[in-house]
Amino acid sequence: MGDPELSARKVPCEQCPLRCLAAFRPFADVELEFVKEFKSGELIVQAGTAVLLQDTNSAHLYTVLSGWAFRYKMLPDGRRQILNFALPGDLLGLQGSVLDKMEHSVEALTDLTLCLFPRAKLWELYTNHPSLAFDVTWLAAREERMLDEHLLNVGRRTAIERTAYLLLHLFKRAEELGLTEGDNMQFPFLQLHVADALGMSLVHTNNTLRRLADSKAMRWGRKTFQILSRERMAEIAGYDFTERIPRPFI
Amino acid sequence: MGDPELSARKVPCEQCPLRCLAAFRPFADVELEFVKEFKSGELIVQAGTAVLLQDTNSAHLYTVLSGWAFRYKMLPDGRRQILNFALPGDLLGLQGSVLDKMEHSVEALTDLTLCLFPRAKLWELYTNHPSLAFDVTWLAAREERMLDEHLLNVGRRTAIERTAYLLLHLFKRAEELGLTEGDNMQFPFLQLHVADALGMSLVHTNNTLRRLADSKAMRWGRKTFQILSRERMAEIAGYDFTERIPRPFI
DNA sequence: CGACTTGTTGATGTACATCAAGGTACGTGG
DNA sequence: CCACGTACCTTGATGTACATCAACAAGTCG
Repeated sequence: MGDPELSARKVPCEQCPLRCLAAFRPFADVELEFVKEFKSGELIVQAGTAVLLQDTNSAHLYTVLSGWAFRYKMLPDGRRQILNFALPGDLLGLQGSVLDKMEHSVEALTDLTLCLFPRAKLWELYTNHPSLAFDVTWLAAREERMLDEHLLNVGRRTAIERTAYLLLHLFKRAEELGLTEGDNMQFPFLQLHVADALGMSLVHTNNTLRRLADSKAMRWGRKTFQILSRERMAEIAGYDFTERIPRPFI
Repeated sequence: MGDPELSARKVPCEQCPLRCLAAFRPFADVELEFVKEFKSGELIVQAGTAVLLQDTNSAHLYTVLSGWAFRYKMLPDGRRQILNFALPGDLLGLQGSVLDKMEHSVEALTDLTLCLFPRAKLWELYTNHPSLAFDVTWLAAREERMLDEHLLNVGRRTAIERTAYLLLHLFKRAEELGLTEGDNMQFPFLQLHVADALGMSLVHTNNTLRRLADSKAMRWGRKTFQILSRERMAEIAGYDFTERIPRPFI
């Protein structure tokens, strides 16, 4: 697990591979100009490395350019709760930039590339580019909505419902970003990650995944994941097959 | 349970009883001016009444002027998860204003007074008052932080830990707003609310509260709550006795 | 090759939910 | 004043969904 590495290389924002995706809103020229100037570099981290640590405050705000990460909190005795997963386009470190301190940690799930934005210039974004400021709020509200859903999941759904819900949710997010191939995808998670996200033990997670596989709703292989029947998954999860919101910002 | 009632009366923002509390940041004159103009009225709702409903989109953004409310989500079969509690100074309906739809509901726990802000003018706030826009983001980040904590609570703590944590958390929030008297406070919750917030059954919540009372950490009476030993509560909860962040906005 | 990581399975224990009944306070109408 | 209903809390009996413990299997990886 190497240390985070600061990259001299910097993908110019005009060529950002994310902006052309349907999930992101188009940028005005002045916005693009500012963001390009706002972005101070890139951070490349290996899978398994900590990006941000509980109780520290970072000088930067990040967006995920490529790869997967997850936010989590730990109790002194080692119990861990994964709060959510970050995919390309997601904001990381907002709490640290807006509040004083971060009260959660972030770890790279795969090799990860982050765009770096100095928090000192965040204020300039708010004063000069209200549309971008609104996007930041939009992202925060969207993340809160996902947290709401996750909390309902952990608090009130049964093990198999939760598991189906989480897997379906992650698959759909990956799909929006073009990270899937039909019903298959590269799956960076270990069963331990699923367990810690759902507030379950590893063993019980294993049993539950097996039950899902037995019911022919999905398949879980080493680092790959396949949905066999979305309907079945959705039915088990109690998933609302609804909206798809367009996405702004990097 | 009456319908929400729109009030002709409108507390002028200069005399807002919240602004003088230590927990809120001071306003510049222009900010005060704008907020006063932004505020379009007040909504008075009785305890037990729904303020916002899942899957609807409201034309307004709200702040709590007085009283308690809670956000929650329900599953089709009636299981309910309380997401968090709103006290004076909290923002409600941001998701509905920024995203398209609300995916949670809000109910008044006590009689409640809300300040109303038309979402149509939110954009004006972002363009003309970046400091206030930043405050909105600040509030969103703070709420996310509380949700993180709540998720850790429900996912990874035991029943007694969760319960102690929630009660201590609520007590401290009330204390910051001057809603307590020493170690006592008026407590608007039923045990059912605690159960639904913690993802536990009513019966088990009752047992757990009894255990907390037996250990002389707190007392729970009809609509009142008393902390007998903060240390004991904090110890059981695994609570971090730390910071207190100053509060901006209304 | 062993050492380690990840997944799998079974045996056992326990923290929780569910079911059922009753208790206390407080209201309402007679 | 009492009889009655309702809302909320309390307690016990029983069941189950989960955690914990322990062992092993199957891939990596040095």
